[in-house]
Amino acid sequence: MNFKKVPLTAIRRLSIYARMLAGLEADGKQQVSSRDLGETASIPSTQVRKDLAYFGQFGKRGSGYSVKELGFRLRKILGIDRAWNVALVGAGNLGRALFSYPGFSKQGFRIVAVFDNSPGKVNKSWKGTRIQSIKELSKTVREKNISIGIVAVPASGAQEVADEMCKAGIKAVLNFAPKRLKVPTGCMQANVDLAIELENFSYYLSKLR
Amino acid sequence: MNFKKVPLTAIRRLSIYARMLAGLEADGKQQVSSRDLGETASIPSTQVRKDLAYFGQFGKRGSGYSVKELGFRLRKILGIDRAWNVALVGAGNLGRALFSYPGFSKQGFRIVAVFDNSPGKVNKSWKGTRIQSIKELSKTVREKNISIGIVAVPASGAQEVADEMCKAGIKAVLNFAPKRLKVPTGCMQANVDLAIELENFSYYLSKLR
DNA sequence: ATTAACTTGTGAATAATTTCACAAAGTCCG
DNA sequence: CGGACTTTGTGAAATTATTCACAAGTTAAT
Repeated sequence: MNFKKVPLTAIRRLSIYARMLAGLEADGKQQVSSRDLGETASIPSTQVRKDLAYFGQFGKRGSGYSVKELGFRLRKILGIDRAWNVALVGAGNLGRALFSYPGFSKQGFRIVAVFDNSPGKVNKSWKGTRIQSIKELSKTVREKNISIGIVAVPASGAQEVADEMCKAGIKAVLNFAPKRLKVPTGCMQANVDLAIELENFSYYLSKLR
Repeated sequence: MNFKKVPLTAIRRLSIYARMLAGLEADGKQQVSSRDLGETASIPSTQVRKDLAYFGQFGKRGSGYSVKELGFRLRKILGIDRAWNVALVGAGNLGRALFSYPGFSKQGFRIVAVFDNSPGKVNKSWKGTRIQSIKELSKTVREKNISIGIVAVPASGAQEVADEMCKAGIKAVLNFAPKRLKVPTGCMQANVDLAIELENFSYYLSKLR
């Protein structure tokens, strides 16, 4: 086992492997090689093995990895062998989509509270979850033991929401607003900027001609 | 100027700078330094300058960059100085959110066609855009000169949709399904896997205690 | 039992990316 | 004008990440 610092990119790939293993397990597959595991995502087998080696020796020479065993270990490493409570702020179109996105609950992320500050939305319900005023955020975070927050409000309000979240004790903020946020140390941040992917495309597309 | 291959990560940062410059321009700022540009995104000033140096010398020693000029150049480099027509496949919650996401149109990405295969959705309209059957994809891509496709269908149908898109002549596929796709060479692919960011969080959160 | 074919795990080599360090140029102010 | 201060652009160094190469364990077939 390798005790060096684990690259951030390796963690992301671990998620990919875990996803794939879940599929293989559903298909009833018993064994899988590092080659198979990397193939569909175009990750070289040696990269797969390196990534896994940061955490232990899970394979068996000659036959590969046990789908069940490796899946279990990866879920454990990634911390998705348990449920995480998530607060969603922003009950617009994007919030709605995230709320009903099946991929979250499938990995154990439960959106247990939804907030908005528009009077027209507060106290409405989504599938039994009442939309709360942002004023209630702090109390609810404590009561429901929420550790992750999702910011799905327009850029103009995003920083304010993030401030509230961190103050309330949320430890990780996933931000969908096209704006970088400042969060205090001790609070993690990740940004999903949907337009950036498209801009990447346009960069390469422009070069084609 | 540096003629080495431009790192993919540099292109992504260019988008961040461009976004920031648009904000500064709106605020009426005239000049900006590499330090200012990097600061809010925690990018070292030297990284900012390196990134820009791949494409030319845009600054002036002592005073920095002209907000207007650099913004213009970056938009040109990124290919967002023009409009791009985009096809969206999948008229569910996620599709709906992407369709009305203001960040796309703001950067010149216009969703000019929406497709779904559910009979209950086809021929309905979203703000004047008729939801079409997937069978019409190929024809519409040609007619409307569409070069980018967004896959917002469940994982089970994603590969099929991507195949159709590439066959129809779409050059870049943005995939939101939690599944890696195979696309032919000559077609670009990017994946936005919303759950991966959360899994990243849970990895670090699990280590906190 | 022997051989050929696989497959893992890992140190070493390579490649890619970021950061450092600093010369050169521009600004500001008395 | 002169000197202190900024700021860019860029080789060189350092760091980080990926790929190679291969020993060693495993499987399967004859």
